[in-house]
Amino acid sequence: MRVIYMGTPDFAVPPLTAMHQAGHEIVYVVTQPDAVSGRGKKVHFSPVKAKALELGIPVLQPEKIRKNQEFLETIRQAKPDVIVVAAYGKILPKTVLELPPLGCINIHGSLLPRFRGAAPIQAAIIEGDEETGITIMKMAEGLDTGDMLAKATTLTDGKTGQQLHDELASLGAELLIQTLPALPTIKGQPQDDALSTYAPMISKQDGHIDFSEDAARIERRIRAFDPWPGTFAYAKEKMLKFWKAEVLDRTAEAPAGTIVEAKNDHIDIACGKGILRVTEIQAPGKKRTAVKEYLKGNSIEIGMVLG
RNA sequence: CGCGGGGUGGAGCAGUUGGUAGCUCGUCGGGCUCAUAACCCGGAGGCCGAAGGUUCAAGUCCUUCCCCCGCAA
Repeated sequence: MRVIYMGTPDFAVPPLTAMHQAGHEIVYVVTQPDAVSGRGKKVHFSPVKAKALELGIPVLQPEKIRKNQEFLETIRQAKPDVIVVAAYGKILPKTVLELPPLGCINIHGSLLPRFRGAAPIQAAIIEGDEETGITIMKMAEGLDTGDMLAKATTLTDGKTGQQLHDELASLGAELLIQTLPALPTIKGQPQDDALSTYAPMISKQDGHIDFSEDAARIERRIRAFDPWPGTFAYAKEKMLKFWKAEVLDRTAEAPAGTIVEAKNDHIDIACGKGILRVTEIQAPGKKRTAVKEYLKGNSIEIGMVLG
Protein backbone atom coordinates (compact mmCIF):
# COMPACT_ATOMS: atom_id res chain seq x y z
CA MET A 1 0.00 0.00 0.00
CA ARG A 2 1.16 3.49 -0.78
CA VAL A 3 1.29 5.47 2.43
CA ILE A 4 2.40 8.71 4.00
CA TYR A 5 3.33 8.37 7.65
CA MET A 6 3.03 11.13 10.20
CA GLY A 7 4.51 10.73 13.66
CA THR A 8 7.07 12.21 15.99
CA PRO A 9 8.09 10.56 19.30
CA ASP A 10 9.34 7.10 20.21
CA PHE A 11 5.80 5.77 20.30
CA ALA A 12 5.56 6.35 16.56
CA VAL A 13 8.74 4.52 15.62
CA PRO A 14 7.65 0.84 15.80
CA PRO A 15 4.70 1.34 13.43
CA LEU A 16 7.01 2.98 10.90
CA THR A 17 9.51 0.17 11.13
CA ALA A 18 6.77 -2.45 10.89
CA MET A 19 5.21 -0.93 7.78
CA HIS A 20 8.59 -0.73 6.16
CA GLN A 21 9.30 -4.37 6.90
CA ALA A 22 5.84 -5.38 5.74
CA GLY A 23 6.68 -3.96 2.36
CA HIS A 24 4.38 -0.96 2.29
CA GLU A 25 5.55 1.84 0.12
CA ILE A 26 6.16 4.77 2.43
CA VAL A 27 6.41 7.81 0.19
CA TYR A 28 7.02 10.40 2.87
CA VAL A 29 7.50 10.56 6.59
CA VAL A 30 6.13 13.74 8.12
CA THR A 31 7.39 14.76 11.54
CA GLN A 32 7.83 17.81 13.73
CA PRO A 33 10.63 20.26 12.89
CA ASP A 34 13.99 19.78 14.56
CA ALA A 35 14.20 21.61 17.84
CA VAL A 36 16.75 22.45 20.48
CA SER A 37 16.35 20.25 23.49
CA GLY A 38 18.27 18.57 26.25
CA ARG A 39 21.31 19.77 28.13
CA GLY A 40 23.43 22.15 26.14
CA LYS A 41 20.52 23.13 23.91
CA LYS A 42 21.54 21.04 21.00
CA VAL A 43 19.39 20.48 17.96
CA HIS A 44 17.79 17.06 17.98
CA PHE A 45 15.84 15.14 15.37
CA SER A 46 12.60 13.54 16.37
CA PRO A 47 12.93 9.76 16.90
CA VAL A 48 10.73 9.21 13.85
CA LYS A 49 12.96 11.37 11.69
CA ALA A 50 16.01 9.48 12.85
CA LYS A 51 14.40 6.18 11.90
CA ALA A 52 13.17 7.52 8.56
CA LEU A 53 16.65 8.67 7.62
CA GLU A 54 17.96 5.26 8.58
CA LEU A 55 15.41 3.63 6.30
CA GLY A 56 16.11 6.09 3.52
CA ILE A 57 12.62 7.57 3.44
CA PRO A 58 12.17 11.26 2.48
CA VAL A 59 11.26 13.41 5.48
CA LEU A 60 8.99 16.44 5.54
CA GLN A 61 8.96 18.79 8.54
CA PRO A 62 6.41 21.54 7.92
CA GLU A 63 6.18 24.21 10.61
CA LYS A 64 2.49 24.39 10.03
CA ILE A 65 0.12 22.55 7.79
CA ARG A 66 -3.10 24.49 7.54
CA LYS A 67 -1.98 27.25 5.21
CA ASN A 68 1.05 25.54 3.81
CA GLN A 69 0.23 25.22 0.10
CA GLU A 70 3.62 23.85 -0.76
CA PHE A 71 3.30 21.02 1.75
CA LEU A 72 -0.28 20.23 0.77
CA GLU A 73 0.67 20.11 -2.87
CA THR A 74 3.59 17.81 -2.16
CA ILE A 75 1.52 15.20 -0.37
CA ARG A 76 -1.26 15.51 -2.90
CA GLN A 77 1.12 14.71 -5.71
CA ALA A 78 2.45 11.76 -3.77
CA LYS A 79 -0.96 10.17 -4.26
CA PRO A 80 -1.02 8.10 -1.09
CA ASP A 81 -3.70 5.44 -0.62
CA VAL A 82 -3.79 6.30 3.05
CA ILE A 83 -2.12 8.54 5.60
CA VAL A 84 -1.17 6.82 8.84
CA VAL A 85 -0.80 9.04 11.90
CA ALA A 86 0.69 8.20 15.28
CA ALA A 87 1.41 10.89 17.84
CA TYR A 88 2.25 13.46 15.22
CA GLY A 89 1.76 16.41 17.50
CA LYS A 90 -0.46 18.69 15.47
CA ILE A 91 -4.10 18.77 14.48
CA LEU A 92 -4.66 17.89 10.84
CA PRO A 93 -6.98 20.10 8.81
CA LYS A 94 -9.92 18.67 6.92
CA THR A 95 -8.12 19.12 3.61
CA VAL A 96 -5.53 16.58 4.71
CA LEU A 97 -8.04 14.21 6.29
CA GLU A 98 -9.94 14.01 3.02
CA LEU A 99 -6.94 13.84 0.75
CA PRO A 100 -6.22 10.10 0.49
CA PRO A 101 -8.84 7.75 -0.99
CA LEU A 102 -8.80 5.61 2.14
CA GLY A 103 -8.60 8.58 4.46
CA CYS A 104 -6.34 9.09 7.46
CA ILE A 105 -6.07 6.52 10.19
CA ASN A 106 -4.64 7.03 13.63
CA ILE A 107 -2.99 4.75 16.16
CA HIS A 108 -4.12 5.75 19.63
CA GLY A 109 -2.78 4.47 22.95
CA SER A 110 -6.01 3.64 24.72
CA LEU A 111 -9.28 1.81 24.29
CA LEU A 112 -11.44 4.55 22.86
CA PRO A 113 -13.61 6.33 23.66
CA ARG A 114 -11.77 6.22 26.96
CA PHE A 115 -8.80 8.60 27.23
CA ARG A 116 -9.02 10.68 24.13
CA GLY A 117 -6.21 13.19 23.99
CA ALA A 118 -2.48 13.51 24.38
CA ALA A 119 -1.54 11.26 27.29
CA PRO A 120 -3.76 8.16 27.25
CA ILE A 121 -1.11 5.73 28.42
CA GLN A 122 -0.28 7.55 31.64
CA ALA A 123 -3.96 8.27 32.25
CA ALA A 124 -4.81 4.57 32.12
CA ILE A 125 -2.31 3.89 34.89
CA ILE A 126 -3.26 6.84 37.05
CA GLU A 127 -6.96 6.10 36.86
CA GLY A 128 -6.27 2.55 37.88
CA ASP A 129 -7.73 0.87 34.79
CA GLU A 130 -6.83 -2.80 34.83
CA GLU A 131 -7.03 -3.04 31.08
CA THR A 132 -5.99 -0.65 28.37
CA GLY A 133 -4.77 -0.98 24.83
CA ILE A 134 -4.57 0.36 21.33
CA THR A 135 -7.30 1.65 19.07
CA ILE A 136 -6.87 2.28 15.40
CA MET A 137 -9.45 4.69 14.09
CA LYS A 138 -10.47 6.57 11.02
CA MET A 139 -9.60 10.17 11.73
CA ALA A 140 -12.37 12.73 11.95
CA GLU A 141 -12.24 16.44 12.65
CA GLY A 142 -12.80 16.15 16.39
CA LEU A 143 -10.05 15.15 18.79
CA ASP A 144 -9.78 11.35 18.64
CA THR A 145 -13.44 11.04 17.78
CA GLY A 146 -13.31 9.02 14.58
CA ASP A 147 -14.85 5.62 13.92
CA MET A 148 -12.92 2.73 15.42
CA LEU A 149 -11.40 0.17 13.09
CA ALA A 150 -9.49 -2.21 15.34
CA LYS A 151 -8.46 -2.73 18.94
CA ALA A 152 -5.90 -4.68 20.90
CA THR A 153 -5.72 -4.90 24.67
CA THR A 154 -3.18 -5.45 27.41
CA LEU A 155 -3.07 -5.26 31.19
CA THR A 156 -1.91 -2.29 33.19
CA ASP A 157 -0.68 -4.49 35.99
CA GLY A 158 2.17 -2.89 37.94
CA LYS A 159 3.74 -1.42 34.83
CA THR A 160 5.50 1.92 34.68
CA GLY A 161 4.62 4.51 32.08
CA GLN A 162 7.71 3.55 30.13
CA GLN A 163 6.94 -0.16 30.15
CA LEU A 164 3.34 0.30 29.12
CA HIS A 165 4.38 2.83 26.49
CA ASP A 166 6.87 0.46 24.91
CA GLU A 167 4.43 -2.41 24.99
CA LEU A 168 1.63 -0.40 23.44
CA ALA A 169 3.95 1.00 20.79
CA SER A 170 4.80 -2.44 19.48
CA LEU A 171 1.23 -3.62 19.94
CA GLY A 172 0.15 -0.64 17.84
CA ALA A 173 2.63 -1.59 15.16
CA GLU A 174 1.28 -5.15 14.99
CA LEU A 175 -2.31 -4.03 14.91
CA LEU A 176 -1.54 -1.54 12.16
CA ILE A 177 0.00 -4.20 9.95
CA GLN A 178 -3.05 -6.41 10.45
CA THR A 179 -5.44 -3.58 9.78
CA LEU A 180 -3.93 -1.94 6.71
CA PRO A 181 -4.76 -4.66 4.17
CA ALA A 182 -8.36 -4.78 5.36
CA LEU A 183 -8.77 -1.03 5.18
CA PRO A 184 -10.75 -0.85 1.91
CA THR A 185 -13.44 -3.17 3.25
CA ILE A 186 -13.37 -2.73 7.00
CA LYS A 187 -16.38 -1.10 8.58
CA GLY A 188 -15.76 1.45 11.28
CA GLN A 189 -17.62 1.45 14.55
CA PRO A 190 -18.73 4.82 15.92
CA GLN A 191 -17.55 5.85 19.37
CA ASP A 192 -20.06 6.35 22.13
CA ASP A 193 -19.41 9.96 23.08
CA ALA A 194 -21.21 9.49 26.39
CA LEU A 195 -18.47 7.13 27.55
CA SER A 196 -15.60 9.29 26.45
CA THR A 197 -13.00 10.71 28.82
CA TYR A 198 -10.17 13.07 28.12
CA ALA A 199 -6.48 12.59 28.93
CA PRO A 200 -4.87 16.02 28.72
CA MET A 201 -1.24 16.66 27.91
CA ILE A 202 1.05 16.12 30.88
CA SER A 203 3.19 18.95 32.16
CA LYS A 204 6.10 18.92 34.53
CA GLN A 205 3.88 20.40 37.18
CA ASP A 206 1.57 17.39 37.12
CA GLY A 207 4.37 15.47 38.80
CA HIS A 208 4.11 17.56 41.96
CA ILE A 209 2.58 15.30 44.58
CA ASP A 210 -0.54 16.34 46.42
CA PHE A 211 -0.35 14.28 49.60
CA SER A 212 -3.98 14.89 50.39
CA GLU A 213 -4.73 12.36 47.68
CA ASP A 214 -5.18 8.66 48.29
CA ALA A 215 -1.81 6.92 48.66
CA ALA A 216 -2.90 4.37 46.09
CA ARG A 217 -3.46 7.07 43.51
CA ILE A 218 -0.13 8.69 44.29
CA GLU A 219 1.59 5.37 43.83
CA ARG A 220 -0.07 4.99 40.44
CA ARG A 221 1.03 8.49 39.50
CA ILE A 222 4.59 7.65 40.44
CA ARG A 223 4.48 4.66 38.11
CA ALA A 224 2.69 6.45 35.30
CA PHE A 225 5.16 9.34 35.31
CA ASP A 226 8.22 7.12 35.18
CA PRO A 227 10.38 8.24 33.45
CA TRP A 228 8.69 11.53 32.60
CA PRO A 229 7.97 13.96 34.16
CA GLY A 230 8.73 12.11 37.37
CA THR A 231 6.79 12.54 40.57
CA PHE A 232 8.19 14.85 43.20
CA ALA A 233 7.72 16.81 46.39
CA TYR A 234 9.74 19.39 48.25
CA ALA A 235 11.57 18.81 51.53
CA LYS A 236 12.39 22.33 52.62
CA GLU A 237 13.85 23.81 49.44
CA LYS A 238 15.09 20.51 48.13
CA MET A 239 13.19 18.62 45.51
CA LEU A 240 12.89 14.89 45.97
CA LYS A 241 11.70 12.62 43.22
CA PHE A 242 9.99 9.37 44.06
CA TRP A 243 10.35 6.45 41.69
CA LYS A 244 8.97 3.49 43.53
CA ALA A 245 6.50 3.18 46.34
CA GLU A 246 4.05 0.87 48.01
CA VAL A 247 0.77 1.59 49.71
CA LEU A 248 0.07 0.86 53.37
CA ASP A 249 -3.59 0.60 54.21
CA ARG A 250 -3.43 1.98 57.71
CA THR A 251 -3.84 5.72 58.07
CA ALA A 252 -1.29 7.87 59.87
CA GLU A 253 -2.31 10.21 62.64
CA ALA A 254 -0.43 13.06 61.07
CA PRO A 255 -1.17 15.76 58.50
CA ALA A 256 -0.83 14.74 54.86
CA GLY A 257 2.76 15.00 53.71
CA THR A 258 4.30 14.22 57.10
CA ILE A 259 7.17 11.77 57.19
CA VAL A 260 6.13 9.26 59.82
CA GLU A 261 8.94 6.75 59.47
CA ALA A 262 12.30 6.47 57.75
CA LYS A 263 14.39 3.40 58.28
CA ASN A 264 15.84 0.34 56.64
CA ASP A 265 14.60 0.45 53.08
CA HIS A 266 11.65 2.79 53.22
CA ILE A 267 10.33 6.25 53.98
CA ASP A 268 6.68 6.38 55.03
CA ILE A 269 4.64 9.47 54.28
CA ALA A 270 1.16 10.24 55.52
CA CYS A 271 -1.40 10.80 52.78
CA GLY A 272 -5.02 11.90 52.68
CA LYS A 273 -5.85 8.24 52.73
CA GLY A 274 -3.34 5.54 53.58
CA ILE A 275 0.41 5.82 53.86
CA LEU A 276 2.85 6.00 50.98
CA ARG A 277 5.90 3.82 51.57
CA VAL A 278 8.63 5.16 49.27
CA THR A 279 11.37 2.69 48.35
CA GLU A 280 13.24 4.43 45.55
CA ILE A 281 14.16 8.09 45.59
CA GLN A 282 16.24 10.68 43.74
CA ALA A 283 17.79 13.87 45.09
CA PRO A 284 18.68 16.76 42.76
CA GLY A 285 21.90 16.14 40.90
CA LYS A 286 21.88 12.53 41.99
CA LYS A 287 20.84 9.30 40.41
CA ARG A 288 17.89 7.20 41.34
CA THR A 289 18.71 5.33 44.50
CA ALA A 290 16.99 2.69 46.58
CA VAL A 291 15.92 4.27 49.85
CA LYS A 292 17.93 1.56 51.56
CA GLU A 293 21.08 3.06 50.03
CA TYR A 294 19.98 6.65 50.33
CA LEU A 295 19.55 6.41 54.08
CA LYS A 296 23.14 5.28 54.56
CA GLY A 297 24.51 8.69 53.77
CA ASN A 298 21.54 11.00 54.23
CA SER A 299 19.38 11.57 57.24
CA ILE A 300 15.64 12.06 57.04
CA GLU A 301 13.92 14.05 59.73
CA ILE A 302 10.86 12.29 61.11
CA GLY A 303 7.94 14.66 61.38
CA MET A 304 9.09 16.86 58.54
CA VAL A 305 6.27 17.81 56.22
CA LEU A 306 6.76 17.55 52.49
CA GLY A 307 5.05 19.98 50.17
C1' C B 1 28.78 28.79 24.21
C1' G B 2 21.08 28.17 28.21
C1' C B 3 21.51 27.50 34.22
C1' G B 4 23.28 24.25 37.93
C1' G B 5 24.77 19.73 41.13
C1' G B 6 28.18 15.60 41.23
C1' G B 7 32.29 11.84 40.23
C1' U B 8 36.36 9.72 47.50
C1' G B 9 37.38 1.76 49.89
C1' G B 10 31.36 -2.98 47.51
C1' A B 11 26.93 0.92 48.51
C1' G B 12 25.30 5.90 50.26
C1' C B 13 27.78 10.19 52.10
C1' A B 14 31.78 13.74 55.14
C1' G B 15 36.25 15.85 54.18
C1' U B 16 37.57 22.70 57.59
C1' U B 17 41.58 28.70 55.47
C1' G B 18 46.17 22.60 50.94
C1' G B 19 50.06 18.92 55.05
C1' U B 20 49.62 11.79 52.68
C1' A B 21 41.48 10.29 54.30
C1' G B 22 36.70 9.61 57.80
C1' C B 23 31.22 8.20 58.84
C1' U B 24 27.01 4.85 58.11
C1' C B 25 25.85 0.25 55.80
C1' G B 26 27.81 -4.05 53.75
C1' U B 27 31.83 -7.69 54.02
C1' C B 28 35.36 -11.16 56.83
C1' G B 29 36.69 -13.24 61.84
C1' G B 30 35.15 -13.68 66.95
C1' G B 31 31.50 -12.95 71.02
C1' C B 32 26.51 -12.42 73.24
C1' U B 33 21.42 -14.28 72.37
C1' C B 34 15.71 -18.94 72.13
C1' A B 35 16.11 -15.57 68.25
C1' U B 36 17.03 -11.09 65.07
C1' A B 37 17.60 -6.09 59.31
C1' A B 38 19.56 -6.38 67.13
C1' C B 39 24.06 -5.66 70.13
C1' C B 40 29.59 -6.01 71.46
C1' C B 41 34.94 -6.74 69.93
C1' G B 42 38.47 -7.04 66.01
C1' G B 43 40.15 -7.10 60.68
C1' A B 44 40.35 -6.48 55.31
C1' G B 45 39.44 -3.11 51.62
C1' G B 46 40.76 3.63 48.68
C1' C B 47 46.70 5.11 42.78
C1' C B 48 40.35 10.35 46.15
C1' G B 49 36.91 10.16 37.36
C1' A B 50 41.43 11.08 33.61
C1' A B 51 45.70 14.01 32.02
C1' G B 52 48.67 18.14 32.89
C1' G B 53 50.16 22.49 36.07
C1' U B 54 51.21 25.54 40.73
C1' U B 55 53.62 24.10 45.53
C1' C B 56 58.43 21.78 50.15
C1' A B 57 53.43 19.41 50.19
C1' A B 58 46.84 18.74 46.76
C1' G B 59 40.95 14.93 47.59
C1' U B 60 41.49 20.15 48.93
C1' C B 61 44.16 25.67 44.05
C1' C B 62 44.54 26.35 38.18
C1' U B 63 43.79 24.22 32.98
C1' U B 64 41.85 20.60 29.63
C1' C B 65 39.05 16.18 28.89
C1' C B 66 35.58 11.93 30.02
C1' C B 67 31.17 10.27 32.59
C1' C B 68 26.45 10.81 35.70
C1' C B 69 22.33 13.88 37.15
C1' G B 70 18.64 18.13 38.18
C1' C B 71 16.40 22.68 35.98
C1' A B 72 15.08 24.95 31.62
C1' A B 73 13.53 23.90 26.59
